[in-house]
Amino acid sequence: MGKIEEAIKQAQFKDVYNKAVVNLLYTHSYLVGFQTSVLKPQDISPEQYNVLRILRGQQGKPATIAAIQERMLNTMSNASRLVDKLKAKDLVKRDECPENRRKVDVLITDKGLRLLDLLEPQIAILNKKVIHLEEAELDLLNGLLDKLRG
Amino acid sequence: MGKIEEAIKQAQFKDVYNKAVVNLLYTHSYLVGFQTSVLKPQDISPEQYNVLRILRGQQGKPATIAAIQERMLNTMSNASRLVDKLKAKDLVKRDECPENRRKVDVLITDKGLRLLDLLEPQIAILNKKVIHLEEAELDLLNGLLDKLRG
DNA sequence: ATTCAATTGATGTATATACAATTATTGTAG
DNA sequence: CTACAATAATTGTATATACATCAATTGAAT
Repeated sequence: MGKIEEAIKQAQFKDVYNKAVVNLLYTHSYLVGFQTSVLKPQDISPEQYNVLRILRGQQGKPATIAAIQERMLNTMSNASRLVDKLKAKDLVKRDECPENRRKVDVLITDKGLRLLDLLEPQIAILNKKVIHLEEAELDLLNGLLDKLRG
Repeated sequence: MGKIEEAIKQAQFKDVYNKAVVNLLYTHSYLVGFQTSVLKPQDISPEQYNVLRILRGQQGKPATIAAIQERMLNTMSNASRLVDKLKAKDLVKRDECPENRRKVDVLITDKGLRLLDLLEPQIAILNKKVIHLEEAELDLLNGLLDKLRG
């Protein structure tokens, strides 16, 4: 695949900022495509997978919709409907919060935990296969991305 | 904002590959959010903006739907419907290709070119504001992303 | 020349995003 | 206590993605 200029057949960019943005968008699409190839056979989307991991990170404590939203990768999205979809598959359960009836308590189920146990090794293997960087380079990339956002 | 661990309130990652994927997805969302803030007042989406830039890159030569698709950042998407939306706004025109009636010739209009002239300086200013990296770091980032995809 | 395959684009469906608007509940000020 | 504001989640709408399928046109083989 190589350089971004070849990948999207664009001769040049206005400036290096623009090039970096395009490169990031393109790489994002590259990675999401691979992730989806693992998740789709289990009928789960990347976003649903993300929500499941957030819920497991709660270690048994329930999370409200707002708490899930806050931790999601896509900032202003719609955790409510994602939780709906996951509940329909028995991967999470959702109960009215007793001390505040505006809130809902969302918990991952055993079935949800088992699905994560199945998926995560597959994702890990795939990541190593399609990310052609060594650990030191990944550390560097992570540092640059953190700094980019300021 | 700082480190990705704080941004999404996750203590640690399984491995550095996983962390890099999450960091990329999160940074993607960060950047697209800002781009949208410039594009939305002109009633145009990031994807439509991308198609307009591809068409301008043709320098007067028409592009088929397949050619647009090939250059798009989101690989297997739907250029056909995006062109529809742009045509409804008179930003592109679409004609049946005379020598092969399966194909369509898509061209950017003067109105489309003027919109790009309006938007691009705004995007450039915004990019410099929200991307907290210097040019050397951006070169490094671009190199890492290119290498990541192999 | 006719048939069958390949190409090109359009369309249908499910999912998700980005907002705005709405509903229900809780908190607070007068 | 009542009215109003703030909070939490749901719902509605427009847009886009990811596929799969379909229709039309063209190319190729017999």
